[in-house]
Amino acid sequence: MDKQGHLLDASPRPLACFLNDHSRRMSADDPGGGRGRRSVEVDFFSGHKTSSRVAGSPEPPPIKEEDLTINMQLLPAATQKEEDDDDDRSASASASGSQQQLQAELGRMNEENQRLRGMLAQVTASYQALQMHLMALMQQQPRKQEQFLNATPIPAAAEQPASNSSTEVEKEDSPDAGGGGPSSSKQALPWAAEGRQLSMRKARVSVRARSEAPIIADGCQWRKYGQKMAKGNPCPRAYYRCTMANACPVRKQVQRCAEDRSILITTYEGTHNHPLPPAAMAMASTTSAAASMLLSGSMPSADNSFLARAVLPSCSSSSSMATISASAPFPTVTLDLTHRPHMPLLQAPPPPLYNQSKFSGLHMSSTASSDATRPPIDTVSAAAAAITADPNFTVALAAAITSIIGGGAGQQQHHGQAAAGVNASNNNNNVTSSSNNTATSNSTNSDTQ
DNA sequence: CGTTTTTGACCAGCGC
DNA sequence: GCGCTGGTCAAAAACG
Repeated sequence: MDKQGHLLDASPRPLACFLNDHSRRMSADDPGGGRGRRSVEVDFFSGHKTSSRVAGSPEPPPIKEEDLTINMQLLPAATQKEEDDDDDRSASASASGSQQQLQAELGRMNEENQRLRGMLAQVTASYQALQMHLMALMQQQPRKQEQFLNATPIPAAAEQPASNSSTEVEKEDSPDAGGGGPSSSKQALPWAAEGRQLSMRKARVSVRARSEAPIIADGCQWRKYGQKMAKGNPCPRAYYRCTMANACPVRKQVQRCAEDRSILITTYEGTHNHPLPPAAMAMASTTSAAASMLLSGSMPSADNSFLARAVLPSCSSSSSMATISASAPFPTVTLDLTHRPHMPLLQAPPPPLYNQSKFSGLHMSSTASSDATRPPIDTVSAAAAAITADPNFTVALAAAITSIIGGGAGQQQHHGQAAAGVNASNNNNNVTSSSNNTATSNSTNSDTQ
């Protein structure tokens, strides 16, 4: 336990914040109950919901980050107490021996703490360098993006995000500014400031996942602002807006598939303008990666296997799909998570997940071991994939962490740079390409757009 | 009482 | 121009 606190103390602050925030946000992400939005409380580490628990998962007492920290801080005091007990019942020789042992233990832990901090700093630095590199690459590719979208057989592809610079911004803005009237998000739209963000605003990432829950828990906080009956689908389409920041432009649409109502189609649009909790960052990173690749044209239209490997690395040879659509008005990436013949990790979360120290250690070591053989997005994407593949976020998180354990290099964004918080897939997504619109996968979402 | 959801109305874009 | 559809707004209702 002390080690848990010990390691957690060395972990980056966002993680700690997330531990506190996540359960709240997770519950808030469940509009399904409508008023019951706060009914689902999820414990991040124990991997079970307080209201409903995944069958077969162990049920350790919830571990709170504060507890861990406090325990860590109290460690010397506890040590002192043990010393007192020893004094009461034994000779000073044994007490001093015990004290020395404890001090040695403490020293070891401090040493490890320092080492982990060093690793964290190193990982953070390399991550930032990678992110900068990615940004630079993306900025260098507007032309390729144009070519990519023009190469698609969809006539509407002429509206490439690359070419929508400021004029597109205004065009995109106008509905918000004009039509509805006093929209809260129309002034100083953060995404309009930057071409890339604009692209992310224009790009959409649609996620198809089997879920009985009315919404996918993606780590962000959403507020429902509308619901419509969409043509060709008896199920209503719900509109959500990110409420984690005042003017966050990210929106999402949630609708059940007309053909198979067990499939939930979530379409994200926009870029968060605020820091995200790790879970949301993981998912946002996945969407961001998908959208970026679509918009940057970093992959040939005929071969989306790159997307498969980069966005859905753990599933590049399986049966799910990522459908690329450049159809008007928004290029859309559809991640189809509905094909998952087996989800062993989700069915049987590994016991180590519930070991806080192991989690932290893995978290750290995995990030520290972010060797060049794996892009940082791998683990994030794998995590997002697992997370979004299953409505039970915590169980899916187990799979995500397991993927980290499995050797993925974990990197997490510390700013809400990623595209719309999104989710991705399961453990066996694969990616296929399609240049048609997403009608096959989300016909009710982008069919008439 | 503050926040969120519901729901009817409004607006813009598009096709005919 | 008209109708259809998608997207958004905002007042009312519901909830905690």
